[in-house]
Amino acid sequence: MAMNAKYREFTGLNLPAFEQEVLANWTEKQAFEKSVSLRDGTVPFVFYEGPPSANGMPGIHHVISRTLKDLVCRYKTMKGFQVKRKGGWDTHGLPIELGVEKELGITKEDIGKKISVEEYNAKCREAVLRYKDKWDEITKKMGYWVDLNDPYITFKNDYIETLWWLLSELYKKGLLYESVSIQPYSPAAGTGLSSHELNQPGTYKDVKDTSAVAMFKAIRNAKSEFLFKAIETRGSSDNTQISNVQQLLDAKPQTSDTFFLAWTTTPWTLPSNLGLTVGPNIDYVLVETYNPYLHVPINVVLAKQLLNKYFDLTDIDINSIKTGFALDSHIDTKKISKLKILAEFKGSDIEGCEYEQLLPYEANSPKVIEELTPGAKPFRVLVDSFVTTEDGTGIVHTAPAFGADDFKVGKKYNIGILTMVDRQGKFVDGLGEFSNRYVKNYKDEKDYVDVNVDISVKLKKENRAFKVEKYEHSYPHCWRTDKPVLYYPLDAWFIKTTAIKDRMVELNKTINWKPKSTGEGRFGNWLENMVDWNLSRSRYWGTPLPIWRTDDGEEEVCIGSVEELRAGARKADEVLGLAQSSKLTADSLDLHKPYVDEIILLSPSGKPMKRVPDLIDVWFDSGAMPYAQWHYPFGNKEDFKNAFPADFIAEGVDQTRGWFYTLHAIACLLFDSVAYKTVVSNGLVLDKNGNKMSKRLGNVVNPFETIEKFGADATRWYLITNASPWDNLKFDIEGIKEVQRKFFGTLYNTYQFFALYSNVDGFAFKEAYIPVSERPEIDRWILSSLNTVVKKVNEYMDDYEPTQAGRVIEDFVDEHLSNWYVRLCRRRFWKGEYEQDKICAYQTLYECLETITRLIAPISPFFSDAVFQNLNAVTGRFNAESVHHVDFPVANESVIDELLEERMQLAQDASSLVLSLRKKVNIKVRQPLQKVLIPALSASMKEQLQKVEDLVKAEVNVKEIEYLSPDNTFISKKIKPNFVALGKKLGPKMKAVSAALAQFTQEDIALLEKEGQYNLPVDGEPVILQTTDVEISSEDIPGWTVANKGSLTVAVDVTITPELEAEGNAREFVNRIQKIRKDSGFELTDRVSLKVAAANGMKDSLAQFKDYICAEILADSLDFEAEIPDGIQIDINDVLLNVIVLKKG
RNA sequence: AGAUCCGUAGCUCAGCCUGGUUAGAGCACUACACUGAUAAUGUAGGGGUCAGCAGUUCAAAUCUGCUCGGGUCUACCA
Repeated sequence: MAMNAKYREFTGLNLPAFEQEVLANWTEKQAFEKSVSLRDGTVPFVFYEGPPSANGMPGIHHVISRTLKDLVCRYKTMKGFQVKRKGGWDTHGLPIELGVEKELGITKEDIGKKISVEEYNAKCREAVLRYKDKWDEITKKMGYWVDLNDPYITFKNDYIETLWWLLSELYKKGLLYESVSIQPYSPAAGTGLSSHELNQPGTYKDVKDTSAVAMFKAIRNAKSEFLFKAIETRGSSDNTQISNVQQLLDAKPQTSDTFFLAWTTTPWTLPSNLGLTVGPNIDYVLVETYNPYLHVPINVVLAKQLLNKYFDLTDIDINSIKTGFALDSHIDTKKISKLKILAEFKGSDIEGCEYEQLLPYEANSPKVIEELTPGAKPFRVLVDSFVTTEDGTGIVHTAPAFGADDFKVGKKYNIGILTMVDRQGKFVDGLGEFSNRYVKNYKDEKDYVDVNVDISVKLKKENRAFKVEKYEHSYPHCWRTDKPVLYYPLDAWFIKTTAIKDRMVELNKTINWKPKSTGEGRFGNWLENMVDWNLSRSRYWGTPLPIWRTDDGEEEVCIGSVEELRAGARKADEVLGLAQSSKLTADSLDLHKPYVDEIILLSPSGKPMKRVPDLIDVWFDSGAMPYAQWHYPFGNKEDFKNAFPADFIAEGVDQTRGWFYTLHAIACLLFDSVAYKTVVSNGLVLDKNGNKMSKRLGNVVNPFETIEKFGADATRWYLITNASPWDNLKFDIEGIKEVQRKFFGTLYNTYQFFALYSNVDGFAFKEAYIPVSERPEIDRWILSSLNTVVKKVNEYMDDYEPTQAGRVIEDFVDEHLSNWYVRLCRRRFWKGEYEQDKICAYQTLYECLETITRLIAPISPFFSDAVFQNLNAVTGRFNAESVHHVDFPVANESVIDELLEERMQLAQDASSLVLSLRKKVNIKVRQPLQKVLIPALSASMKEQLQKVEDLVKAEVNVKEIEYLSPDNTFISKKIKPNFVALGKKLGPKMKAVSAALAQFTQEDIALLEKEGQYNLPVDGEPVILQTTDVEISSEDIPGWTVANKGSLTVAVDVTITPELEAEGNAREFVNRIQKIRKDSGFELTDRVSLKVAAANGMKDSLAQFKDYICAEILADSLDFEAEIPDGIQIDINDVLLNVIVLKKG
C-alpha cells in the first residue's frame, strides 16, 4: 500500500465534493464488491431488498428507508458477516397501467379496441423501468450499496415461473380456490375496482339517498311463538310510566301482525333480501304501536337502544324502560308517541324466526332460490356479531349479493344468494314494475326516476315501510365515471390463508419487530382478523393465474412450470391439431397476456382447456421474492437455501399489510417458516409542517437537490438521528444544515487540528503503542469515554436502534472530544518537543479519530471513508482500502474507568461554575486568580476532585484549589429528603417530614451529621431519620462568591493582588502578540524578536514575566524601547503601547 | 368505525419502560466574553398549564381510563 508522509489537509468542509471523490474511489476499487467478497466463508447475514417500482421518481422517503437498510448491512458487514444485497424491481400492477393509460390518453375500455392487449402490455413493459436511471443515480449518490448488476425483475419469465410453481403448490394443497366474493364494482365502467382505486382522492362523496325502514312480517311458529304470546297477554302490565294510557291498557290486542324492522340506504337491494341479521347480545324489544303512514296497529321488533330514533322518548332513560312500559303523548310530532313494550329479549332468542318475503316476484321466487342454491333456507333471522346499534334498527337487512358482511353471514346460514341486478346496474327481468330499471342513474338519463323512491312508495302503501327519509352519508364512487359503486358478487380466486391463521400468529411472535407495537398491534390484529387472500385482478399487465379449464368448468389444471406448459401444449397440438409449440420456444416465450391466453391445453378427458382470464395480485409478486429472485426451485437451490429466511428487512410502515404480510403469508403457507427474523418499519417523511408530502401540495423534497447541496452523509445522518426510524419525520432542510455544521463541522475541525500538528511533528504512529495506564489522566479519560461509546454503539446497533447510536456518537464528538479533550490539550500539541507526553496526545487523538470513523461508517459512509483513508494512508495501521472493509470497533472494557469519567464530569462542572462566577464579577479568564474553595462532602469526593485539580486550575486560570472538609462549620448547609428512600419508609407521613426538614436549622443538620440519626416527632410519633434518608449539600460560604450545581459548590477568591495583575498583563500581552504573529502570516514555528515601548507599571509587569512571554510567543529577544513611532499599537487592560514583531532569519 | 403511532420551550428532540420535588439538550433569539481548531468556542438571559379531564399514590411529564388534535393502515357496512 502506498504510504503518504503527511496527512491530507483541506481548505474547507465541502461534503458533496468529498463524496464525489469517494464515489470515484469506490468505483475504481470496486469497494462494494470487495466488501462482500472479503467476507467469503463467513456467516451470511441475509437481507431482502423490497423491490421499488421504477415507473416513478425516487423521493426523499425512499432515501430514509434505504439509509436504514444500508446502514444495517454495512454494520453487519463490519461485524464480520457476509451481506449479499440482491436488488430488485417491482414491475407489475395498477400504477403502471394507469401511468400508461394517462400517457396514451386512453381508458380501460379502450384496451382491446383502440389498442391491442399486446401493444398495451408492450407499453407497460417499456414504462416499467422508465426511471431506472434516476433510481440508479440516487442509489449511487446516497451511498446505498445494493447489487444492481443482477437484480430480480418481476416481469421476467423466470420470475413468473417461480410464482406459478408456488401457486401450483398451493393448488395441490387445496389452498387455492375459486369463489364468489363481494367486491366494489362500477356498473358504469363495467369493471371491478381495487381498493387502491377506491382510495383515490374524491371517491367518497357525501350523497343523499332514500333510506327506508322496511317491515318484514314475522311468521308464527315454534320459534316465534313467544312473541305472539306476549302480544296476547300484552306484556306484564304494571310498569306504567306515563298516565293517560288507560285506553291503551284496556284495549284488546288490535292485531297480531308482527314485523321485524330493518333499515337500508339502498332499497334496491331489498328484492334480493334473503335474511335479517341481529346481534347476539343486543337487547331487542317487541313494541305495540301503529304504522305512521297508514295509521294501522302493528307490532314491531327493533333494538331497544334505538327506540328513541323512532319513538318520542324525550327525557326518558331508555335503560329504565321495561316490559309493560307504555306511552301515549304528543310531545314531538315527528316521532311516534304511542307505544307499549310487550317483551324484551336478546338477539340470540329470535335466531331462526321466519318471515314473509318482502317483495316477492317471479325472479326471486323460492323456486329460483332453490335452483341457484340447492337446499337454501332463506327468510330467517340470523345472528352475527357485526351488527351494531349505531344506526338503523339493530336488525340488518341481509342481501348476500351486495355486501361482504351479508355474504359471509348468508353463507354461514345457507340462505342462498339472489342477484336481482345485472352488471349494467339495472334490475333483471321478472321483477314486475321494477324490471329493467337502473338502480342508480348510471346512464345520465335526464328524466331518471329514482327506483329507490318507487320501492319505498310501494312499501309504504303495503304497510311494509315504517319510516322513509333522505339520508346523507358518504358513499364510494367510481373515480373514472363519478358514478356510485355497488358491491357486487364477482368470481375470484382466493388463497386460503385462514387455514393457517393460528400458525401465522404463532410464527409472528418469533419475529423481532421494530417497533414492537407494529408487530403486536397493527400486524398482530391484522392476522387475528384475517380473511382469505383475494388474488384475482381483472387487468392486463401482471402475472397471469396459471389455471386452465374446460368450457364446462368440469376439468381444470394449475400449471407449475414452463416445462409443464410446453408438454401440455404439445399434447394439445397432437390431439387437437394445433401448432402452439413455436410460441413456447425459449426465444418467443412470454408468460404475459395475451400470449398465455392463446395457449390451449388438453384436459384428461380430451377437451380443450383455456386459461381463466384473471391476473394475480401484484403483492404476490413481491411476497414471493425470497423464492422467485433465485428462480427457485428451477435453479440456484443452494442460493435460496442460504438466503432463507431473511435476517433483516426494512420498509415503510405502510407495507405492514402489504409486503410484510405477503412475505409472511407465503413463507408460512409453503415453508412453515417466517420469511424474516427482524423487520424494521420506518415512519413517513412529512414536510416541516407535518403535512404529508404530495405533488399536489408542492411540498415534495427532491432528494437529488438535497444530496447535491448538503451531501448524502449529512442527509443520512440527519434522517437517522433526528427521530427514531418508526416515528414520522418532519423533514426540514435547516436540520441538515445543523448536522453539517455541528457534527461534521466539528469532526472535520478535529481532524484538521490533528493533521495540522501531526504534519509539523511528523507523527505517523511509528512509535510503540503507549500503554493507556501510562498516559495522562485526560488521555485515559477520553479513551475511557471512547470505549464507553463504542460499547453503547454496539449495543444500540445490535438492537436496530441507529438513532440512539448516532446520538451517542454525536454527543461524544461534540462534548467530549472537541469541547473538552482538544480544547484542554491544545498546548500539548503545539508546545514543547516531540516526546512522551506529546506522543501520548497524538496516539490518543488518533485513536479517537480512527475509532469514530469506523463507528460512523455505517451511517455516513463517505466522510468516514475519506477521513479513515487519509489517516490510514500515513500510518498504515489497517491493511485495508476502505473503512468499509475493516471491522467495527469493539470496546476494550479494561480501558473503561467509571470513576475517571465521573471525576472528569466533576472537573467540567467545577470549571463551568468558576467561569460563571468570573463572568458575574467581570474578571476575564486571562486574569489569574489565587484560589478556589470547594467543600468536599466526602473523602471520596475530595479524592476525585484532587485527581483532576490541575485540569480545573488550568482551565479556569487559578493558582490553587482548597478543599473544605465535611465537618467544617464554616459553610452553611441545606438538607432535603431522599424521597426514594424515605417515601418507601414513611408513606403518608412524607409530607410532614418534608415540611419539617425544610425548617431545619444549621444546628439540626450538624446534630444529624454528628449523631448519624435524628429523632423527629411527626404527629406525636417519633420518626428516626438516618443520614441515608436525607441529602445534605453545602449552600453558601459566607464572604465568598459561590455557585453550585447539584451537590457541587465552588467559591472563588476574587482578590487581584499586584502579582496577579502583573501576570494578567503578561498573559494579555502574549495574546496580543500571538494575534500579531497570526495576522502577519508567520508560521507556527517561526522565531521572532520583539521591541516594546511600555510605560512604568506595564513595563514592570512584562519584565517580570519576560521568560514566560518569550517562551509563549517563540521570541528570542524582548527589548524595551523608550518610543517606537512606527510600531503596532496594542491595548493591554486599557494601557496603550507600541510593539514591533520581527520574524527572525 | 377499528387498530396503531405521536402530542414536552418559537423549532427539532431527550426524559416516560422502572413515579421522587428547580422537566433537560441542541437550534433560533439577546447580551457579554474567548481566540495559533476560527464558517469554531464559552458564559449568562428570556422562553413550558409536559394537549385536556378524571383516577391511583404521601408523590404523576412518567402508571390507568376517557376526551381532543395530528399521522398511517384497514374498513366503509345495514
